[in-house]
Amino acid sequence: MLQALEEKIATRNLAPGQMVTRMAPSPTGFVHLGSIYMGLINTTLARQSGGVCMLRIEDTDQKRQLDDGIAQILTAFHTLHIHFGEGPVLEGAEKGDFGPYIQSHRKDIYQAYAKALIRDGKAYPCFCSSEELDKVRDEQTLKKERTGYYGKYARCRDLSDAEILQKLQAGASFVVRIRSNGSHENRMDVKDIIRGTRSVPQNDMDAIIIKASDGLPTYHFAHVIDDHLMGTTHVLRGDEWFPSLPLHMEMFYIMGWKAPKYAHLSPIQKMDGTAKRKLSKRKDPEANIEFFLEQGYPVNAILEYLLNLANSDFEDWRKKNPALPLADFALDLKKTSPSGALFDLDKLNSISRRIISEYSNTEAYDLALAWAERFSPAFYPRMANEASYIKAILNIERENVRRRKDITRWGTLQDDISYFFDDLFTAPDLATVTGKNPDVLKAVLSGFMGALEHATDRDAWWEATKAATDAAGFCSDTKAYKANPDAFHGSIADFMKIVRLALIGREDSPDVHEIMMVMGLEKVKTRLAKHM
RNA sequence: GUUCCCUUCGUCUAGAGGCCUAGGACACUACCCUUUCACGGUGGUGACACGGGUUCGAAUCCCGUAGGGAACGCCA
Repeated sequence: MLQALEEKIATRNLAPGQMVTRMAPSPTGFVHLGSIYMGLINTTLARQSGGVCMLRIEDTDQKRQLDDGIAQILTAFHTLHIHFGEGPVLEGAEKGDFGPYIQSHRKDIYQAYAKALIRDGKAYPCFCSSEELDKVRDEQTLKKERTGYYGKYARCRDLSDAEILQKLQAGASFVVRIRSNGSHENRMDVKDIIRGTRSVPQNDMDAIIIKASDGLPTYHFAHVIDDHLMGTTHVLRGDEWFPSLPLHMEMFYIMGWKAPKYAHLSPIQKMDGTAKRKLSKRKDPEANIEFFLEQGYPVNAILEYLLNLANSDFEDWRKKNPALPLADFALDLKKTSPSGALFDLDKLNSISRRIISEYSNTEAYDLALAWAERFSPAFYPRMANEASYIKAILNIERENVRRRKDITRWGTLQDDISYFFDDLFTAPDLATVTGKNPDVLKAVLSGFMGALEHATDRDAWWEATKAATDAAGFCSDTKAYKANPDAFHGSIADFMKIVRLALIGREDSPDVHEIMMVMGLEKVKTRLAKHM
């Protein structure tokens, strides 16, 4: 069996430079922003090199599994437009010739290798209980020694065959440990694509490779077996694995296999008080990719932000190539920083605003509708039933040369445009809000109302509105106003602010003429009349 | 305790001994444009963690120190 598996690797038939990468999440909960980041990088690099990226489910810790863990992973990556060439596609089905891609389905493979290692004296059964190991660890800590199973602490390492047989016959439970030949006194070089060549002490830990509790492998063993049998050329993983590199190198050596190339990426961090720390699955809602989807950030905004974290020259590229798809950006691990980046919501917001501003009217509507369908039961019926009205609203100043950038995410859209709907609109008390004399307010609104008869011709309307401005004692010429502000009730800007308040209840908005055209003159007149 | 990694504006970073009186982006800010806001334009504030060396010359190389992070699990 083993030989057939090993011979199969050659069928990948890789051309020089083609990368086989893998994304290897554990189905233990929601999908983390960091997983999306890793997935993006792994799939991008594979695609760019003409290789393939696999999805491998690392479910060797049966205690922490979630029933729908795999489904969550598949859904999240699919939603984020991250696609794998091999791996599980549905519960029970998978694509690719190097599977199974779910580690719990590979138990026989790991056990077969473990047996071969024991037979060759490269691994051995260890009968130490967790309690005994804990005790040893406490002792080591007390004596300020390195903790772990090495040297004289590796008590089962040199058990005789007779002793082993005796314990086995007594029904003792055991784990399988790899027999390390390294010494902590000797140093070795390890290579990392991002960090370069580093000198570290050799591994001397007799790490567990097969657990007693369920017969499944530990991460270390599964990594070595799977990445060899699946033909992985590049292992890109979190930098928490960097310290395990000597162990992994030694395990590849013991197996007689060539190790893949490694790159260790720093995790995305956040500020907690004055300290930086990793985004935490438990403490930080924004660690969950769903959080961003629910907030209504477009998928492309999330991906662009992540790409920017991976290679900060991404934004230069984007500036030069505003219309190219993300996939055209040439990602380069050599440009990835070894230090961990702080998550920056301001930056995400800025990217998201730009991306939303670049959508065509239809795209914007479709995306907003899809968001509402999933996340806003209250807003969705309106989005669906009043499609043409909402499209018109979204289209205001959209196809201008200078596009509006006032929508940051779909989550705030309903509030952004609420004044277009009578049931969501509350008329303010103008006198209170503006502090102006009621007679002045009346003059403003009736003047504005009068100009409305030219509303279908934008230029004529604006001329009439300027005339109304002057008639109401405001000043339509900004320069003249600035030269002598005391001579007027205010400038045309102040005049229009009063109009805006009456019309939409806010001082700020897109172009008033466009709003009126979308809203319809009936509604405009009704709203103005309320204040007169 | 042992071992490893990291350290340039508030944030992400450019920077491979002279091109650096340190560049860009986000944020902040001033002015301009403008019927408001947003956009856009032009500026501004703002950083090489510290100390020693090497060198004619150091953000860049070396050595220390400090700060932050990680690993040392029958978790990944």
